[in-house]
Amino acid sequence: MPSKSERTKQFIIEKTAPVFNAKGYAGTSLNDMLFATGLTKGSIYGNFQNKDEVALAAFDYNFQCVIKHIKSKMELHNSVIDQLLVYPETYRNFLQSPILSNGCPIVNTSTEADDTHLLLKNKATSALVYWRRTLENQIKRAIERNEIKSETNSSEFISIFISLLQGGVIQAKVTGKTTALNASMDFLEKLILDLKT
Amino acid sequence: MPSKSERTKQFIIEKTAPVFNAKGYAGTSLNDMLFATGLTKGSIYGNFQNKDEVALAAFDYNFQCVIKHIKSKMELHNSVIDQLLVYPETYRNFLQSPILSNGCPIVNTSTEADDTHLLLKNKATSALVYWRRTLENQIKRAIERNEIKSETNSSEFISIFISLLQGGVIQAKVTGKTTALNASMDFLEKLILDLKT
DNA sequence: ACAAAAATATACCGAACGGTATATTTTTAT
DNA sequence: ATAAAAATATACCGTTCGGTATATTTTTGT
Repeated sequence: MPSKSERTKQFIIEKTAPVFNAKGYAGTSLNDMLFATGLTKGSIYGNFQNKDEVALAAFDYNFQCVIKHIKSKMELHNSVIDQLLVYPETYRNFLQSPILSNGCPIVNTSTEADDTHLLLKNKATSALVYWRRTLENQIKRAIERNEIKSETNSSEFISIFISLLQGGVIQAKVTGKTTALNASMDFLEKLILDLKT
Repeated sequence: MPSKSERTKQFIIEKTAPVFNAKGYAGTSLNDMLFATGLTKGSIYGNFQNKDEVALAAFDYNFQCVIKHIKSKMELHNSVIDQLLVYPETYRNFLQSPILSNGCPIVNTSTEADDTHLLLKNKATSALVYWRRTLENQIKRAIERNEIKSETNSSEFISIFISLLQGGVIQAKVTGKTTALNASMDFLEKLILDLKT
């Protein structure tokens, strides 16, 4: 069993992470964190050095949440095409999903932290790099397996792939409606199916 | 000649608008505003009721800046296709443009204000609606003129159009590189050219 | 040029901010 | 069970926050 401090540390991260994702770093106050956890300052500052450290841990947690959620759905499929289709399928209903409804942590964090909080910005950058690399590996593997056209420019495809996802999510968040998101996801599905050999 | 107060009011908006776009609403303090303008609290609060009012005016200003910038480039072209191509052409170099380099005001504002500042969120929403309507009108006009395929689903196209732009811009901001943005813009250009009759 | 009015600067306010020192409680190992 | 250690609560700190009352300066209309 993990130590008490490890457990409450995790507890603090889990409870504050959604708040950070929704309100942003500057928009989340220490009081917000106390309210979200039900703990006191002593407890939080006993486990973390400062607000920054919690925010950084919260970002990692939020990102991992999304990753795990997608991965668990992907494992139900064998072909890479079907695995890639998990993204548009998942994000279509992202407004309903408690994990995703506050938007992509990368988008949320990077837009705010771009000019204000270097450490957070760096986290968002490496998260995006990680995401790209994951997709790149999947596609390369599928090309080797002859599942996807060998002439596929994976880097270009990934850029468009991510643009459609992030652009669609933003439009859904701004309008509160899923029309533009669904149109983007329909289109993305076609692009994915076009990769087939 | 406009009155003194009208001039300083405009001056305050122009000077604080870039700061609000870069740092966000919660991230921009009154001191930031004083520093950006070189004025004092008395001067700002003599012309605006509160920080909110400046932020809302700053958003309008930022949005209008982008609109005007795009429109002025569009007026150099006659065909709608060429006019639509202004977007990818412009956003390709957005990191260099002082007007655009801090990102789309709609994206910046909506991601932050979504759960924190209703008035700002509404502004972002109507800005996006306005943008869609402008594009819709352009496409419909082009269809009537037989410049664009009549079977074009303009609503779908616009959703994808905006997704690629916003998604591309976000990736450029996060990574600091234009690779993904350029790939998205290349693709968008192809989509625009595909509209041709 | 001058008085009235408007705009701006100064000095201050209470509240909330992030953070800390210390007291108290709760774990933990013996 | 108990003492040492660790975790948590309490009370407090200086600073910055957004905002205001008032004094002073600058426009403005005559």
